[in-house]
Amino acid sequence: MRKELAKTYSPSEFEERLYQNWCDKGYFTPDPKDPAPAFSVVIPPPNVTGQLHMGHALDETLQDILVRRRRMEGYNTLWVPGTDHAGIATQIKVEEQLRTEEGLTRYDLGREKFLERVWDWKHKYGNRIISQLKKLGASCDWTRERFTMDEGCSRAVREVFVNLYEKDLIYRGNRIINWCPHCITALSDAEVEYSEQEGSFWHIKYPIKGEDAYVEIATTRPETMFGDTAVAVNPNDDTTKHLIGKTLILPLVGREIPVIADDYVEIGFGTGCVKITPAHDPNDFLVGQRHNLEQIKVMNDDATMNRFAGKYEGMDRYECRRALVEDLKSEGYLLSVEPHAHNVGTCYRCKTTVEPMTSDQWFVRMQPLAEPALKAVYDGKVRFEPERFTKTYTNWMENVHDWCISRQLWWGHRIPAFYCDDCGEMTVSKTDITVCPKCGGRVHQESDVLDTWFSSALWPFSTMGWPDKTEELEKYYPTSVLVTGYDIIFFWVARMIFSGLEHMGKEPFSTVFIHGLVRDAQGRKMSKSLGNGIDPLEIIEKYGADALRFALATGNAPGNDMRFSDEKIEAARNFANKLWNASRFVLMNLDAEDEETALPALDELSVEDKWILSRYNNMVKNVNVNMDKYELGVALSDLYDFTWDIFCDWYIELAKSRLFEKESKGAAVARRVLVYVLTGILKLLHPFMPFITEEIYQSLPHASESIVISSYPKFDESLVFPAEEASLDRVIAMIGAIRTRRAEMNVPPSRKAKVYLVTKYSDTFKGAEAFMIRLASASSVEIVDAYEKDDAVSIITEGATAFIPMAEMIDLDKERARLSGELAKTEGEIKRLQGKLSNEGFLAKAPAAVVDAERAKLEKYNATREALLAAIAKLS
RNA sequence: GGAGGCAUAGCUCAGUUGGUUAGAGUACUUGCUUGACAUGCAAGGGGUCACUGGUUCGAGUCCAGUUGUCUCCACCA
Repeated sequence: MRKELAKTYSPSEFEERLYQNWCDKGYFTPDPKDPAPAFSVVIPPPNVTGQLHMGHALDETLQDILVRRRRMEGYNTLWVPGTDHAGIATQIKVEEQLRTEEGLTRYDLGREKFLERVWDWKHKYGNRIISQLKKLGASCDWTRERFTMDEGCSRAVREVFVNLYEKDLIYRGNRIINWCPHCITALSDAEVEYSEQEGSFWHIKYPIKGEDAYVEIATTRPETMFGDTAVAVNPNDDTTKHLIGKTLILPLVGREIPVIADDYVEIGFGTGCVKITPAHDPNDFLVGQRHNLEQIKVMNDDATMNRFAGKYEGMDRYECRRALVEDLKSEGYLLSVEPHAHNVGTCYRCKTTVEPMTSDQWFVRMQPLAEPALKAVYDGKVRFEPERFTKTYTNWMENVHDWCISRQLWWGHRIPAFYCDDCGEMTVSKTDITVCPKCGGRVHQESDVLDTWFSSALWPFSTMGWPDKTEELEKYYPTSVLVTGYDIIFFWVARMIFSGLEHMGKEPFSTVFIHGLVRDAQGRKMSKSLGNGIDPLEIIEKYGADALRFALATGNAPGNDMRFSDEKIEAARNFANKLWNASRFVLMNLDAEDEETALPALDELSVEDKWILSRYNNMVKNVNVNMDKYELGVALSDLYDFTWDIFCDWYIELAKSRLFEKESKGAAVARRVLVYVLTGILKLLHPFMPFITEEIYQSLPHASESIVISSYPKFDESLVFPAEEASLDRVIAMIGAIRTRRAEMNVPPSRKAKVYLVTKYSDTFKGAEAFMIRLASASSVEIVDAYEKDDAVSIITEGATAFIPMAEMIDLDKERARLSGELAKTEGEIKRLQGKLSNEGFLAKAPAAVVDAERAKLEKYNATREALLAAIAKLS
């Protein structure tokens, strides 16, 4: 017995049940031994303690669309899910909780106890985002779910670390890095966000030793003065040349510093004299190296001043700045202050202003890794979609600096370096060691952990069991496509590419499909602080996951940001409802014994059947072409238009004429065509809207156990019927014209009218009486050779004229005016086309098909013109 | 300073290698309890495709420039 669909579309009644069933049946769990070609994707792992937001929803929806289509096409399809330990973000959260609930810091607990708490947290909240992904319908293989800090991924991290270290691609060194005084850790360049802030330029006197003169120095960060170890001038600057070699006295501090020459200083900019603070500025650091200057670090890890700041020791950097400026002023060293807007680096996690400072950290030597990573992209081995993001990647990779990978956190992969307490020897090892291999002394492990992105860089192969040689790696690496937002090209995509090349010898994916950001209805970025985030789960609850997915997949071009609005989600839900009801209609008309899913024989098909099959097949072709090009939005809009405007608005309406003769042969044929086309629609729509399509599929006669593993529609040329298509299009044009005319004349639909048709396509219209009666409010349709009386409205389309006697409603003058208007328009078109067709350049250079099309058009307009002239003549 | 995006209907956006009279959703106007759907049906109004120039038989689409706007990267103290 066929299952009835509920009267109204209520997704919450079936989404969960269907998802559970898909998982139970193992549809998402592929067998690597299956010889079908592989299609594999790894999820950009969301933060383990995070919650699903619209960005995820978009990202997962796009992946699921690609994955589900390939699965239906018969690929051996794997989508690896998992989560990221998100070092800083997670640690901050747990510390926050610790502080608010227990008034403790992580130091109170100690490393081990604190990590236990983080794991507790992970176990408590780590599943939240996973279950949210399931609600969205993501067809991930949950049996292969991974976590960046699970045993396997951690092993991969260590393997990679040691390999790189042994190749001298990882080194430890004292370099200038970005320091977050709030998170108390080093950051990589990529983790610093710049934001413009209002600041000041302080102009300070630096007295010249032994002279009654001074040098004017401008700075935006006066508190770094305590770390100045030189003042630099450009050697070719005549105005400052005389200062080179002289000694200056740091105001208030009294320390002596030299004036050095370095062409880093720009001639003509400012005073031409630059204070050099090697320990607190990246450029100064380089100058310092060139001149062998001392590095004086003046701050502690929390950005309070240290002993080098003298009496300011212990003050916060900004407190010190205020006090110092006051003192400089009162001592007469402050020349002037001017307001100055400048870009300040901030921590991407906590937004605290970062402090550039020298520090002992671990780095990845980037240049040797960047070269092959660039080559892979230049050679097209890795392709960005849309193409323009290639440049984002190459620009960054071409200018990349060494990557600071050590973090002074506790939550993360602890760096596998061991220091001997006795001889000081450092040993980097894949396995933990307790004694020094050199002297046998006791060792202790490096306390720093690795940048979170170090482990996510390995995701495409660490999740597949590397460094072991697994059958997953064999089958599914490299992955097919990576789907992610443009905002993490540097953080993640770039690093995966060089990591894959370095450790696997192969790029991790061939295509990077980039999408934009989901913004709010006003176009603002969704953010916690603005409170304008839209919770995808609320949307799912209210409208269903399918509507959410539809709204996210439609109406925007790849790589562009999109706005999310009520309007959009409602439109999506309405479409789902439309599909639901169209399906209900089909189901209502089916008999219990209708189980056939194939089409009837071609000679049983009516004109409208052939018409819809033609249209359907052309749509299938377009959808496939666009899906292949990652134009998912275009593909979906083709589907939308076909479903609503062609299938529902026309074919179903046309089919009613036969369907309502329930026992007729024609009804049986119509039912099967309806089932065939509807099933095709459902399959094509399934990657976008998995739930509703499955629910309906299960109610219809169906060939496969589930739509998830049913076959994806392919273009079938044998089901394209151009003649029937053209024929029914003429009928549709006439129905449309009659409707328009009646609406203009305010004739209510209830008032049926006789229609007399004069047409050279009498065969076409002979079979169409029923359609016109049903859809154009005709009471009868008669095909006549001519209609002589002048009591009728004439409705002219290409190839046919309809006369509808409605004497009392016709104002002859208005009718004449209307027809003349149409005539003018038609003649305008004719003139335009004639012009084009008499243009020799056009005839000579345009493709023949285009010229022919224009000619055919002209012919049609000419025919229409004749008919209009005849109608006007009759009225006068 | 460098790179890129965007500019099309009141609003939000599509428009795929240049080729019908430039589309959709939404809003608006009018009429409809039409044997699936008012989350609907039918009809309609609404656009100088930012501006200027160029290439071409033909430009919303390609090129150059201008203006506006957003983003990313770098960063001069």
